[in-house]
Amino acid sequence: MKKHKEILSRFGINKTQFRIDLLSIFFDCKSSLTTHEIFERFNKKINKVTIYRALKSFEQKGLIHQVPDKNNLKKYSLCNLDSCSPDSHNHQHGHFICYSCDQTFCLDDSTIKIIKTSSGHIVKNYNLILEGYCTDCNSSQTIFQN
Amino acid sequence: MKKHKEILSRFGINKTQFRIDLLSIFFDCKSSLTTHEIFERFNKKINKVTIYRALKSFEQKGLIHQVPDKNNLKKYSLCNLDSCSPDSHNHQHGHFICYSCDQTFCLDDSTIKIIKTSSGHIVKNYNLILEGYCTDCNSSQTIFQN
DNA sequence: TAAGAAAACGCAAAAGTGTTGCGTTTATTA
DNA sequence: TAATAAACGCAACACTTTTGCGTTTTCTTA
Repeated sequence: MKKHKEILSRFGINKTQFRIDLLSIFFDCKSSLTTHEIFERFNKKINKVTIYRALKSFEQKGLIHQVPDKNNLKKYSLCNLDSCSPDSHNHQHGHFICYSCDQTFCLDDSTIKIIKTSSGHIVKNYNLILEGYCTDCNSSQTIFQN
Repeated sequence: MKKHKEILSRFGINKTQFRIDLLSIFFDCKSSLTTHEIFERFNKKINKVTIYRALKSFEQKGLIHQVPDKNNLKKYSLCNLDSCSPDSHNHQHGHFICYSCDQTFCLDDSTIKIIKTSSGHIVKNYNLILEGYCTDCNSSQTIFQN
């Protein structure tokens, strides 16, 4: 896809077939992926080392970022490509992980508001993981208030 | 210490010397611990497998819980012993990871307020990871507002 | 408090995740 | 299109975590 090639160029990454496909997978999934999941999506036809190196490269160039995972695996999400670059990552969104179907959903900025931390720490970045039951697995609405 | 033995009993864990000492370490620790850090605190005199099994047991019984770590290692913190049990963990608080010293701090409920999710998902637990510079590494105050 | 049952332990081995070195292939550039 | 740089595959390695098994310790209860 032409769009993906342009993005790779813009972020200074060589346009190999694998990296075009990898970016495409991130666009399709719109959430986070483990190296294992990526390996599976390529039907194990690609070397794992290649995946690890591509992910490291994508991350350094500001295309994807790591997301903490429940099982402590390396997991990556597509960045907001307008606000991330090799110089700085800026992520202001959360993820929702379903207990039942294990899917990960992206939550856009407006769903979450973090009012303040009074801890005295200097916050440079944040990452929010919500866990529970997704809309499909439990079709009711909730307002979560702390 | 008598208090620690009582807690182990209450959570249905056998009171071996190692597990008493391990619980004691968690009480002493301000933030969270990796298996490696625990191994070090026992001067490498205890088998690593024993540590892994004790942590798994403590977690299942509701005594400790996993916290996210920058380097994707398993890291554990003491639970709020009044709200966690073998049946359910209730962690609605954030973690702060320091860029400088790599420590993970638990932020209690009052420091963070999540106003709402309008996503339609049912939120059972949440995990908020804040990244930046901790009080010790950069001794100034901050209010973080989104 | 002694005996049987259950849990915890140590050791060795293995599984899983991620990294490094190196020679080859592919893409970029000029 | 030739030289340079980046990406790739393979093999080996490092590290964290898990599993199997026989032994030791703790718990239960009679």
